[in-house]
Amino acid sequence: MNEQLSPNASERMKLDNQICFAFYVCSKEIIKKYRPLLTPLGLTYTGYITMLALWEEDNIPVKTLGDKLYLDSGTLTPLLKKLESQGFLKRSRSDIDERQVIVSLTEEGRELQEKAAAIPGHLIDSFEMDTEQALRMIDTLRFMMDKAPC
Amino acid sequence: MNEQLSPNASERMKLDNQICFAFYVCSKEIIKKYRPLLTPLGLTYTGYITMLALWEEDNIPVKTLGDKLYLDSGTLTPLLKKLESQGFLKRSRSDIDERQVIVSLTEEGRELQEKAAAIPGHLIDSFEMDTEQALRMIDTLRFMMDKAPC
DNA sequence: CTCCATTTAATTGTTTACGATTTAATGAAA
DNA sequence: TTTCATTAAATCGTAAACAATTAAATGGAG
Repeated sequence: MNEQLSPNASERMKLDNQICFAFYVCSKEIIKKYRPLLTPLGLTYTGYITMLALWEEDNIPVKTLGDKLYLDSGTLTPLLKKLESQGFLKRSRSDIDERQVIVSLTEEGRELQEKAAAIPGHLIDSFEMDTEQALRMIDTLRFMMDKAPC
Repeated sequence: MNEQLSPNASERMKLDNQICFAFYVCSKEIIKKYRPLLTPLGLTYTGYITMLALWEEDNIPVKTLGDKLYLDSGTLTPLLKKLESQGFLKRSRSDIDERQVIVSLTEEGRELQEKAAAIPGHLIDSFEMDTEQALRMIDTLRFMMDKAPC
């Protein structure tokens, strides 16, 4: 039995597990560091990245936003409703294509960007990572994100 | 205003955001790749890493397990109850210290390890990453995990 | 024009995760 | 020995996230 497995298959599996687990933990721990900075603004981490995306580009359909954030409507719809109830954005059916719901910032949502800019979230510092290291890390991460089935 | 921010503070913040978001996405996408392999075994990803930890070391209190997995009792208790109901493990109060609940594998739980060994989860392959690259990645990730406030 | 496949959001149900609190047990200090 | 701080697990409430399904709108093939 197990003859069909290549000799270092179990070794690679161990690597897989380690990499996956390490990603999983790092992701959670980083988000945990953001939390105390975001809560005063009334944002969760998911709300924060949603606002980041909107500050970059406004008046986009839910689908486009989901593609940017790697999230589907099942996650976005309730989140956007909440952000809307907080007054940060507006959801409105597109006139051109009534299947689409267009997300646009309110004045309050735009103002939030300035407050968010003050978030001293220097993760790289807190992880004692130098910029060089951080840049290389991002390269590898982006590479992996591209390979992911989006 | 913003005079108190160092000149490249906003640049670092951008890096922070990118790194954090990339971790968040990669973690989710990797776990998504595991899902179809784990579901047939009756495991979720969190259940899987729990079993991985137990296959390494058995008969440990919930707290110790939580330290290894970076999870607290709020997450572990319901998960362990489910794994227990599936027959993979047993939960029992320690005789020495009755605050502790000891988690131990059942025969079925041990048998599951063999089935799990057949999981062809070669993430590294699917991400077209060479072993060298993977090892360097793990080093950086471990470094970050150590810095995390566990 | 009609029919049908596709697309977009929304909805439903389940799992995950954390913070905060609660309860019980332990151990140390007075 | 009594009291109190600490620790362990459980519980509660809330937010996240995905899979699967549904409903409505669109656009293309015939």
